[in-house]
Amino acid sequence: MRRERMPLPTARRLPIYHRVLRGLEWSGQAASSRVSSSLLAQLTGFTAALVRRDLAHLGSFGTPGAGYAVPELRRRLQAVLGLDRTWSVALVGAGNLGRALLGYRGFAERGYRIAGVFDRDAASHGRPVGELVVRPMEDLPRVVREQRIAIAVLAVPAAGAQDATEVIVGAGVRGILNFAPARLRVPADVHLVNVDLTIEMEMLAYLLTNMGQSAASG
Amino acid sequence: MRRERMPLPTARRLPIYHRVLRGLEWSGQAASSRVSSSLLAQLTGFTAALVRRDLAHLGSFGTPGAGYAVPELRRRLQAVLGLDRTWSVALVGAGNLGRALLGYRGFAERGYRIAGVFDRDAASHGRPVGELVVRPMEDLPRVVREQRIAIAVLAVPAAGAQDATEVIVGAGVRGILNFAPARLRVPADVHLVNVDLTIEMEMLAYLLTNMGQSAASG
DNA sequence: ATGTGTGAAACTGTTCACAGCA
DNA sequence: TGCTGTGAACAGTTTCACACAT
Repeated sequence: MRRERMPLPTARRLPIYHRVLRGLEWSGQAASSRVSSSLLAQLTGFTAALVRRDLAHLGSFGTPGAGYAVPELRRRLQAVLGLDRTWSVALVGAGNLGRALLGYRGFAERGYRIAGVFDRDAASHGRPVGELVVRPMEDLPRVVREQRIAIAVLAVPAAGAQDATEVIVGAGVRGILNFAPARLRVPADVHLVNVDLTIEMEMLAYLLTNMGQSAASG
Repeated sequence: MRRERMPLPTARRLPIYHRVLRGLEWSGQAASSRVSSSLLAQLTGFTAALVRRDLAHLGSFGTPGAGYAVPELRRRLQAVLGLDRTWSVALVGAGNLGRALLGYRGFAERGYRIAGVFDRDAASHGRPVGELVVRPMEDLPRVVREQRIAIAVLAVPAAGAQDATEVIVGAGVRGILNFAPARLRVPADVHLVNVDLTIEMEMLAYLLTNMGQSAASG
């Protein structure tokens, strides 16, 4: 079993394998109790060698000549990805994007429970969003403590993003999913994942402007 | 001036430099008419050497001893990123996420004009969203032609994503920004950028579960 | 003195190719 | 035979370090 640190690109692909395996299991007759690296390659768009290399990081699960056992592999991925627990999430920013994220089914389905919605703007306080109510930023530290919130989803305008980050980090949250188009400064022990819609869009415009052939990205 | 193809990671960073430079220009007194690679490094979170390597791909813009001229560099980035033209965009999927994207100011500010909203669901047809009205997928090819749409933003559930893609590609659109949690198959001449919210969230959960120290990603 | 541009080295991730197991 | 797991080759990026321009 691998004990070296897994490459980050590999970690990014694990959720994709997991999704594909769920699909196989769901549509799963007897025929799909095992998968080969080449079938996984076909379903994900990666190469077979890469699939084997990635899965080898999880330990030896494949049987030579037969492939990987679907349920076993899926369970292992689920465990590694922390998908068997429920994560409590704070949503910071109750604007357009924030409210859309709150309603996004994909999160709930994967065990992410939005346990509090916060906004700086006093006009929004008390307004109902989904089953929750928008609260002032000042309440965040207490709610984080009470609800054991581990992840914050940041969906505020760029101008207020760093301020909000200070509050989030100050409250002890160590994982931030940032949708604000801004480069945030966080301490080394805080994990930051940026999802920058404008960058992705500009990347696409760049590809269309400068590149004839495609080069899949993301 | 560089004539080799620019590395994709470099291309992803260009919008970030552009944003930082805009900030400098905006808050810009005389003092900020030039930037050094080390200041840009500080503002972006990259290393100074990387900044110089990236900017060298745009041609020789820096003056040794003095740094880079902010307005000149910003204009060059704007041109390379195709930001001085307006891009017409089709929004496919008028659900929660789609409507939030329609209202997202970041897109409009950067010259992305949503020229049509489409959805498979007949119940949504004719409903107003922003200044537009939801149309059936069948109208997409005609609107793409009439409005010279180059980019499609795909915000439909995973189950319908491939079908929608066929329509989009069939209509001649060669750039897709995909928000559906699905691996799309597209011809080689179509540029696909995936923004998968569930993958980013699971990535964060993985980092929190398995990694003590942070390693900035995105 | 300061800071760019860039060869060369270091590093990281992917692909190749095949030994070995079922 | 079919397919995994992996050493070795390869490819692509980033960092180092410094010659050189201002």
